Amino acid sequence: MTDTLLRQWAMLRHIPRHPRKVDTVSLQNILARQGHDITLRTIQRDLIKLSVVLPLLADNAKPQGWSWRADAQTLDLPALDPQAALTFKLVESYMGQLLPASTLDYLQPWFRTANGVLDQHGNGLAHWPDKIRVLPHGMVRKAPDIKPEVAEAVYQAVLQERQLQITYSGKSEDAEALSHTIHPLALVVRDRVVYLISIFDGYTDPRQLAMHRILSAKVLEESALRPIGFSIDTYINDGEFGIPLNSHPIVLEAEFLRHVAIHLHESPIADDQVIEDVDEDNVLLRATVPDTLELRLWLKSFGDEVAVVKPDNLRQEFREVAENLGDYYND
Amino acid sequence: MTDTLLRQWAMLRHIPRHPRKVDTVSLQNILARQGHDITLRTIQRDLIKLSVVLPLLADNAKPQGWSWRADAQTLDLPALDPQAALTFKLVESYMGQLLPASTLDYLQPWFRTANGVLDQHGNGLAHWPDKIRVLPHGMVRKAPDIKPEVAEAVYQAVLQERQLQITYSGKSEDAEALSHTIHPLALVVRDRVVYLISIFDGYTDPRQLAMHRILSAKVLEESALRPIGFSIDTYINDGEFGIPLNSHPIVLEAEFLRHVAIHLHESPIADDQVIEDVDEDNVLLRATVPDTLELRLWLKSFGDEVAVVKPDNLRQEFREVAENLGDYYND
DNA sequence: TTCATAAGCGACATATACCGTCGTTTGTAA
DNA sequence: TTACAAACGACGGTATATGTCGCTTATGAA
Repeated sequence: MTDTLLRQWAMLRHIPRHPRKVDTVSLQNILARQGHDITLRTIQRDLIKLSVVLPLLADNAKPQGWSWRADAQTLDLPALDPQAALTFKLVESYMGQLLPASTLDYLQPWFRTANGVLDQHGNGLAHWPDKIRVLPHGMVRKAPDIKPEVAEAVYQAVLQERQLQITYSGKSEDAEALSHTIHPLALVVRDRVVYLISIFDGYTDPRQLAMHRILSAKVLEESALRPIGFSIDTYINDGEFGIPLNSHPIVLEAEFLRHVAIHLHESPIADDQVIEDVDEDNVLLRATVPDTLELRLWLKSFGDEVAVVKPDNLRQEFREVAENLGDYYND
Repeated sequence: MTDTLLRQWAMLRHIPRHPRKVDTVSLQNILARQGHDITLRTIQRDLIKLSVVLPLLADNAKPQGWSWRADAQTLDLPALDPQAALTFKLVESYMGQLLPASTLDYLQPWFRTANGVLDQHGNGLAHWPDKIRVLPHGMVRKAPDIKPEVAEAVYQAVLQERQLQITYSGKSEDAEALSHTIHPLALVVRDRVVYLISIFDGYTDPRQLAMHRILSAKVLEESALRPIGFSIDTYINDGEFGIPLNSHPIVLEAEFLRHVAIHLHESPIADDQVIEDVDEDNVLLRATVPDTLELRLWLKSFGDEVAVVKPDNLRQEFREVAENLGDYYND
C-alpha cells in the first residue's frame, strides 16, 4: 500500500500560502496525528523533492518555514472545467463592486486559474475577455476597503468566538481612534459595507461596527461572551438595519408604462406576479411582496413611470412623496 | 526523481466529473503527450489505488469510464484557508440573488468545501451559519433559471466560436418556439438576466437573446462568423442595453436629508465626492459621476429625500418627473 | 451459437526509489 | 566560545512501482 503518495498529499494540504508558513516539526506532528509515523528526514526530503515541481518555497530562517508561493495558482481536483471557470469570471465581475477588494483578494487564485482554463479552452483566435460583460445594476460604487490584517483577525475571532482588541475611528474623520475590547457575534454585509456585530466589553447591547473603520485588530486569548439566545436573524428583523417595515406581505398593485414592464416579465418580483393591460400605454402589475423599505426604493426608482394603486397606505405614502417633490422643484 | 506523483496528479486532473467520463486509453494518450510514457496496466493500477482514497468511480461499460463522483468536494492546493472559505460563503449568499441557480451550481463543490473548512475551524460550539448574513440591496428577485444543457452548449459555443442551433421561445408565452442557427458573439449579464449576443444566420445585425428563453441548444461543427471590428464594449455603449446616456461625466450637486447622507459617507459614489452642510436638516453632495440611466434610477429611489440642484438639464428632468407624479396622485 | 477482438486483471521478476539511521555541518542563542 | 537544534549528506536494507505476459471476460459481428 503506497503510503508515500497519501502522505505527501496530506503534507501539501497543510502547507499554507505565503506569507504564512509551517516548519518541518509541525508537519511531523500533524502527519503523526493522521497516522503517518515518519522521520523528520523524510519530510525534509519530500519537501525538497516536491519543491522542484511545485511552487513551494522555504525561507532562510533557522527552523525553515515552508509555504506556497503567494501567487501560486490553485491546483484543483477535479480540475476546473470551462463552465466553472466562466462562472468564476462572472463572480469576479459582479463582486468587484460589492465586496471590499481585500476580501475578494482571497479568491484571486481561483480567478487566475479560471483565466488559464479559459485561455486554454478557447481557440485562441479571439480572446474570451471580449466576450463577457456584467452590467452594473444600480450606481457603481466602490466598496470601502478593509485592511487585510483587520479582516484576518476579525474573521478568526468570529469563527473561534474569541475576544478582540480593536482601535476604531468614529464616523467623523477627526474623531480620535479609540481602543476597545469587544466580543464579536456576527458579520452582516449590506450595501457594500461589512458590519461586525459585537458587544463592547462591560456592556450588554450588540453594536454595529463598520469593518472599514477598524484600524487595527488583535485576537485575544479569552473567549468571547455570547448573550444567551442571541440570534442574528432576530437582531436583523428587529430592524437594526432598517430592512423590514412590516412582517405581513402586501398585495401590491401598480401601473407601469408598458416599456418598463418588459423587465418585469424577464425577472418577476414574486411568484404570483400578474401583468394586465390597462390601455395602450399602461399595464397593471399585481403581486404579493414583503412590505419593506427595499420595495419603496425600488418603486421610487421608476419615478413617473409608475403609479402605486394599492394598498391604500402605500399609495398615500407615494402621494406625499409626490407632493414634497412638487414643492422642491416649483421654486 | 519521483515521476509517479506527478503522473498521478496529471492523470487526476484529466478525469472529469460525473456524468462525463474518460477511458484508460485516452488517459494514456494524454499522459504520453505530456511526456509520461507509461503502460496501460500502470494506469489501471493507479486508478484502482487512487479510487481507494479518492471519490473516483468507474462505470461498468466495457471500455471502463472513470469519473469523479458528481458530489465530490474539490481538493484544492494550497488548501482553502478559513478566510477564503468565508469569502466563498459571502459570494454564495450574494450571487444566489444575482445569477441563475443552474449557473451558480458550477461553484457548489467550492461552497461545500468551504462549509467543511469552516466547520472544522470554528470551535464547534456555535455554528458559523449563525454568524454571517448578506442583506439584499434592492428588490429580492429571483434570477430566471437557465437549463443546464443550454448553458453548457452556449458557453462552449461562445468560447470556441462555433455556430449554435437553438430553439427560442418568444417573449409571449403562447408564441411558437422557433428553431434558428445563430452565430454567438458574447455574453452580457444585466439585472439577473443573462443575454447571449448573437447574429442570426443570414443576417448581419447582432441581437440579444435572453438565455432563459432558449429551450434547447446544440453546438454545431461550423465556426461562427464574427463581424470584423465587432466589439462588445462598443455594442453596449451604443446604448443597446440602455445604459449610457452621455459619455461625458457631469458634476452632480444634490441636496439630501441629513440622515440619508450617512450611507454616502460609508460608500462614496465618486472619488471626489464632497458633502457640505446646508442647514440643520440638509446636506449638499457634490461629485463627478457618469451621466447614466443608473444615476437617475439611483437618485429617483430617494424620492423626496433628495433634490437635484445641478446640472440644470438634470434638474429639469427631475422637475418634469415631479410634475407628472403630482398629476398622478392628485386625481 | 461461435468466433474475433479488445479490455481488464492477476502474477511475477527486477530495478529503483524510499526511508530509517547516523554522523557531520551550519546557523542561532547564551 | 560553547551549547543546542536544525539541516544535510551518505549508506544500506527493504518495499514497491512498473513492464511483461498470459488468462479471463465482455462485446459485437458472422
